[in-house]
Amino acid sequence: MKAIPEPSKRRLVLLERLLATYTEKTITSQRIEEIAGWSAAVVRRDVSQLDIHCGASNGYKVADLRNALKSLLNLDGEQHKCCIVGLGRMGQALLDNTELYDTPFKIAAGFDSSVNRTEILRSTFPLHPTTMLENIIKEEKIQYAILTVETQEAQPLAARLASCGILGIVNYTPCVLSVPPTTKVENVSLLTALETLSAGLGD
Amino acid sequence: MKAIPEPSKRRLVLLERLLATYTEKTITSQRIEEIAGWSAAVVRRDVSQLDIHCGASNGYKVADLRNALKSLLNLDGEQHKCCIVGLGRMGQALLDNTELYDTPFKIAAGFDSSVNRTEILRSTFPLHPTTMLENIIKEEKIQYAILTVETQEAQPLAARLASCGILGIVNYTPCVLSVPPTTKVENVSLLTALETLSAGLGD
DNA sequence: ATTTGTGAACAGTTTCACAGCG
DNA sequence: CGCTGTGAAACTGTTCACAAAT
Repeated sequence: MKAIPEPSKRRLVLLERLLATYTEKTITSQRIEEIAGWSAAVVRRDVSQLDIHCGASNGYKVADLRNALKSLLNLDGEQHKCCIVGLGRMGQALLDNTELYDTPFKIAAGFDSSVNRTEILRSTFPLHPTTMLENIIKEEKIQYAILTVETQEAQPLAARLASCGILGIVNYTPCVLSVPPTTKVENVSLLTALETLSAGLGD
Repeated sequence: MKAIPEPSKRRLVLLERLLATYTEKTITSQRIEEIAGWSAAVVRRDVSQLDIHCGASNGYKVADLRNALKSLLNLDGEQHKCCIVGLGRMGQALLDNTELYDTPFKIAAGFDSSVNRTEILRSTFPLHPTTMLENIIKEEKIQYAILTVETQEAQPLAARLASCGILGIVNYTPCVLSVPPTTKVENVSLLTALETLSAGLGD
């Protein structure tokens, strides 16, 4: 089984999201093209790489397809622990955000350099001063970090996160983070997103 | 001058971000490789497509390179007006976010279906009930929308935004939005980002 | 001397068109 | 018989290697 190309995987992530709210029992590549905008040929090539043969003449069985996607995307094993680094307005907005309810991702800790904030804020998981970052991440086996700090703190913290073995960083800052290739970065800052749109990109 | 490939443009957006905080006067393709992780060959090919010849033997002149990037990315003309749709916790966090200060993007309006919220919240730009969406967007010539509503409202609002001519949507919801190809979408939800990282993607 | 810019080779991705399957 | 799955072709993007530039 050959490795799945990167552009395929990005679409498969979105396909999993799409199926999460799809109510019919089956779905055709043509229908996916109408919803998501990728050509039916691309959809069939993407799905065929999952090596499930869960559909012909009636389209794919949604349940089987979604299971195969979850398996490919590592969403069917145990929970993935995450932490929020930076508890300013953006970090606080994510504190009690329900988006991760019923997903394999769980926020297990929050960090901020202001002890004032870590003591005053209330959340369902413990908040710690940033000095504890390395200890807690290793102890709790945290795999992903959500970076919502001020721009000047972003690169130093990214470096610390990478060196304690974090697999991926969701980067809410507009900075380009410099980390070893073992740590993946997903850039989701408002400014970066707007610049991307302004360049005529996005689907 | 041929069209610039999509993967190149995505890197050029990040290169612009990188240069925004770069303090030396010149930068080499080799240095960019060290920081951003793209190969020096890819960097040279990307930059050569800008048709500025702003460097040899000492690397690129940072000022010239950044100006060319801004021009390519449409960041040097007039201001781009944006609106926030959905003033829940995430929308409120973006209300007085300083990230767009000193950029060509300006938030010109906020919308929420709860009149309670649009009347109580304070911000530097006017807040309106969602019923006013189409009117205000046309009146104010708003080009981009930041979508921070509850998941069940996401698709209907995306369709309304697309049909009143919005060029791009920054999608903070985990839904796959179905819009005509004239409206671009940039997906920045926490869940989508975490799934992408879990699939082993990102830089 | 060092680094860009670029043809040419290579690698990856998408599209086409249709055989094969339920 | 409509729809998937897939070779083969077409296209897009990356790497190599070196001539040109300063």
